[in-house]
Amino acid sequence: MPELPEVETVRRGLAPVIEGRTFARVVQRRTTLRVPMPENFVARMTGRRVISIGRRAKYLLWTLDNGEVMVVHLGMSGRMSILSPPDKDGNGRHDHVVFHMDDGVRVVFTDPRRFGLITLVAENDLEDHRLFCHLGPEPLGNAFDGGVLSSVLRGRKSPIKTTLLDQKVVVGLGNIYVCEALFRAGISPRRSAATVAGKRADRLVPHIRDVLTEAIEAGGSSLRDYAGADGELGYFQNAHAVYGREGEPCPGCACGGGVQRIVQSGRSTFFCAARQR
DNA sequence: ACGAGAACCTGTTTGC
DNA sequence: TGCAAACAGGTTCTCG
Repeated sequence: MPELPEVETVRRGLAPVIEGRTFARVVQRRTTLRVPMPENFVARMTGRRVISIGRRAKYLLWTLDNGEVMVVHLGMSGRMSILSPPDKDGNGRHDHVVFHMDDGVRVVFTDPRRFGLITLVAENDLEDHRLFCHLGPEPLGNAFDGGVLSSVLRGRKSPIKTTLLDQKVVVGLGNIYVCEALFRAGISPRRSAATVAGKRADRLVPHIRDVLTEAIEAGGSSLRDYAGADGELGYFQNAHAVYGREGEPCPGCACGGGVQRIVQSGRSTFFCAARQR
């Protein structure tokens, strides 16, 4: 479910409410998500204060006052939501962890498919941790530009669509925003990655930045179960030019063929064959 | 070393 | 109506 804009939206919803608060009680209902939960998770969390909530790639990073970081990934169907008093109880079938803060605020981690994960990592070991050591640059950071992208794309024979989904190339993009960025850049998802290196990469980078930035401003894309931490739905799905729009006319293009859906590496790709070359 | 495909899960939609 | 297949925002492992 969540790509960078959705995770960032969750982070922005959580941070002002949670930063500075202490875990008064933690209720853990599952020992395993995508990977096993940390040993003694409840004991290690209880009494800790949250210094800050950050993000790297699609991971939420809760920095704690003991030098550890709670790492959260939402997988395909995960949510982290703040329950306000009259709200639901956090006892749903897929509510795996409930965090009770010292001011009465409750945060629930819900994930029907359990592709998400929660783990604890020492802050100093974060960069070298197996989850992080292979990650590419942040697409909205200074370390990402056409030259950097080109250097990774050169020598890659696979289609640009699947290459951009590889978090070693650049982080944060998922199926929606790859399709949207390639559409905006007029680049065919089937084109081999190596042929995008150079001028096409220079053209693509600003579109990646723009589509992610616009999506964050819109609170992300709410298709099925995604919502921000406050339960608000994003509305960027209304701005999707191609994703999920098979058969619809391609916006701003009189090609007549409309948006096509193909499958690449087992996942749907949406694009306009006339505009994207 | 690289890339395609499978696997991990549950829920919802689609098609016969 | 009913059941089976297809599909879903991600990551990681295996195999060729």
